[in-house]
Amino acid sequence: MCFHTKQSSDVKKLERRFHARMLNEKEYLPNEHYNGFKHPRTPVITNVDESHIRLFEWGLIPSWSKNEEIQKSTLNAKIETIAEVASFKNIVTQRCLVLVSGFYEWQWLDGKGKNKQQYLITLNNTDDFALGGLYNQWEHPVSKEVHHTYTILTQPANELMSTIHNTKKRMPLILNVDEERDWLQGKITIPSEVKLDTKKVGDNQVQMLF
DNA sequence: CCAGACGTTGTT
DNA sequence: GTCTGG
DNA sequence: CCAGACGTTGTT
DNA sequence: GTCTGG
Repeated sequence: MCFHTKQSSDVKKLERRFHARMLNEKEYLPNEHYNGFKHPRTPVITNVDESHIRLFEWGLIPSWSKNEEIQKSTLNAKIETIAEVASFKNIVTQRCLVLVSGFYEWQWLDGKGKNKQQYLITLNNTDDFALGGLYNQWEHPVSKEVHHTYTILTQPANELMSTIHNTKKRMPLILNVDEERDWLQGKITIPSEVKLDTKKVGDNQVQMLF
């Protein structure tokens, strides 16, 4: 799972890193810790326009939804089942990159999750990176307000992430720098295995080495 | 056949 | 809109 | 986590 | 006894 992310880079840094211009940049609110349950608008790049960074709302609302309620449970989508489940099956080609500088997981220190240790996961070779996502446009049936929303895909945790996210053993779809364009263009369905080498950066931060 | 779900795995 | 469980 | 189900066909 | 839905 992946319910908490970090994106603290400024507009210029993101634009340079992803070779794209940010739209509505005045609405961008960098945050050390985005809580998915608050449905923040965060930077994404969609497959229909790789040259722009857009601010989409975290928590995908399918086009047939009557209200926003489903958002609480569409922060993530299991990549193994997106082709079958109602909320995602019709939008599997609407791919996006969710631009983050890290994400948070909580390791259970006992059987019941009474005590938890927070970890910030980052990459060693780049400050900002992309998580694989799907996006959709939804119009509120009454107010006609349009929401652009996204979900972050998850996959089974690798060896490292299994030790951190030691309950559900899932982790987000982490894309290597080389895989970003291919992911958007649908040329890959599952990204390459994230390597297991790690580096500890303090007690509660881990870097994944590509 | 039709009403009701449709999603994920924490409330940090 | 489409699937599913009763 | 725990209460409650644990089965089938056709919609008559 | 074991699965599942809430």
